[in-house]
Amino acid sequence: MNITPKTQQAYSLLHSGTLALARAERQGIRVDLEYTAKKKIHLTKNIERLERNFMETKFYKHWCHTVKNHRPNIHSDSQLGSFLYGVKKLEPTKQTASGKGSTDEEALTSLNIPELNTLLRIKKLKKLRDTYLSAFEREQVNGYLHPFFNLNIARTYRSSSDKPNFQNIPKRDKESMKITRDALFPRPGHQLLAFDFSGLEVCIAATYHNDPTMIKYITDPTSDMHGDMAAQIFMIDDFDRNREDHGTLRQAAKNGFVFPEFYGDYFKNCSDSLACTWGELPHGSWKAGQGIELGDETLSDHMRANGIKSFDAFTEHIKAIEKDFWENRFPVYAKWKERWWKTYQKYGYISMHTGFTCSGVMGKNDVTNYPVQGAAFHCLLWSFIQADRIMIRDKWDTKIIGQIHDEIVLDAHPDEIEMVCKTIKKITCVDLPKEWKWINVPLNIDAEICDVDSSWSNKKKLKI
DNA sequence: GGAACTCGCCAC
DNA sequence: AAACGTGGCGAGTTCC
Repeated sequence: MNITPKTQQAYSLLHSGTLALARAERQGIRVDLEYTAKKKIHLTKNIERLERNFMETKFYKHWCHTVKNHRPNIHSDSQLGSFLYGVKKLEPTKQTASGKGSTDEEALTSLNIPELNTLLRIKKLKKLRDTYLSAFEREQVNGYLHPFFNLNIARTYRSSSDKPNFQNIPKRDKESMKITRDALFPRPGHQLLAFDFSGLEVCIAATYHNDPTMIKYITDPTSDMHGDMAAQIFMIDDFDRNREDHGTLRQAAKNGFVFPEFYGDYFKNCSDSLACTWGELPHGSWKAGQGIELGDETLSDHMRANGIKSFDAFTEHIKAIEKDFWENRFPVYAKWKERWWKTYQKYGYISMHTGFTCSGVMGKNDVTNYPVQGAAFHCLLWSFIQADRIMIRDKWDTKIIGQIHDEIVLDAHPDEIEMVCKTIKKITCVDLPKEWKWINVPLNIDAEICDVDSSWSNKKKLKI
């Protein structure tokens, strides 16, 4: 696989992008070293306590007696795997890529062994301490982190980030988010401020395939693609995304079906993720009172009442929905996928809207994913460059400090917030589509802001 | 003693 | 017919 900037614009985007990103790298983000030191001690105490508890269990003693060729190590997944699936002869619910029994969170949880929950808790706390807080301490210079943003790594010509990676700091899990983001601050007297494109990859995909149903979903603010899919998947007539339980199902539909399908996944994986991970329902037959809460019933009650009484029946249901999804809901999108695969097979390359050419050995999914992922990031990068230029020209006290694929992060002066919002909004929603005529759908951004002098964990929605 | 590999998990 | 895209990074393990 090989992508080259084919046009002058493509080259200059990377050239200017590198310079703008370098300014953000030099600016950096403040890190609270007193906090990281204290929190690491706190985490270590908890980890050690859990380890002591675990090592007193019969489960662990059995492990120690049966481990071969190694010193017993509770942090070794390969020892754990041999013990569970080799010694105790448990049936793995999941395999790794190389065919061994999996020891990831889902696999361990499904075994219903209380000791394993302790182990999972230890793993989580160690990850927070060793991957995030320790890295912040290691990489800081005079109390500031300077994460790198690379444009020469990702095969799609997206960016990557390292030392430390600024693009994978926990967000979804509340506890992990708080522990890690409480270490990160703006300069004294400033506020962290971020803007992200809403549904950018979906919008950019639409600029390639022009599926009318998708364009309607993007253009009509009263429509809701993920809500519609949730209603279909979970068979709900009166779907209301503002109801808390329906909101959860909408999240499930979005992350367990819609996005995986767009990336090229298929119904078997989707039904597994929807039922087990999102719905908390088991393989096999479904009994009353199982799964996540849904008003005054549970998901299994609700699905059983609608004739879906087992995991296998649910999989068949998802299979039918997948067929409907591509054949009836988004047929133009589906045809585009086929057409692009044919084009690649015939000519050996495909072109991105942003002037890059992808060639070399690619799979079917790559051919449709790369141009979308790449061009979506290029929208952010172009906006980043313009914002950087204006920031310098107008001598902003506010500084750009980083970027997360479809999001730009700033360290802002309180007096400049309104002006910065206006500027970013104009660049992203007006200037960008004017510059790149192939953007034939409206783009929107959302903003989040933290209070003055407070950490990245307390961000709130900001109306712009 | 370090390179390369596997596995797991964080982000979009 | 086949079957999830892009990254970074830590820990354990294996190989040289």
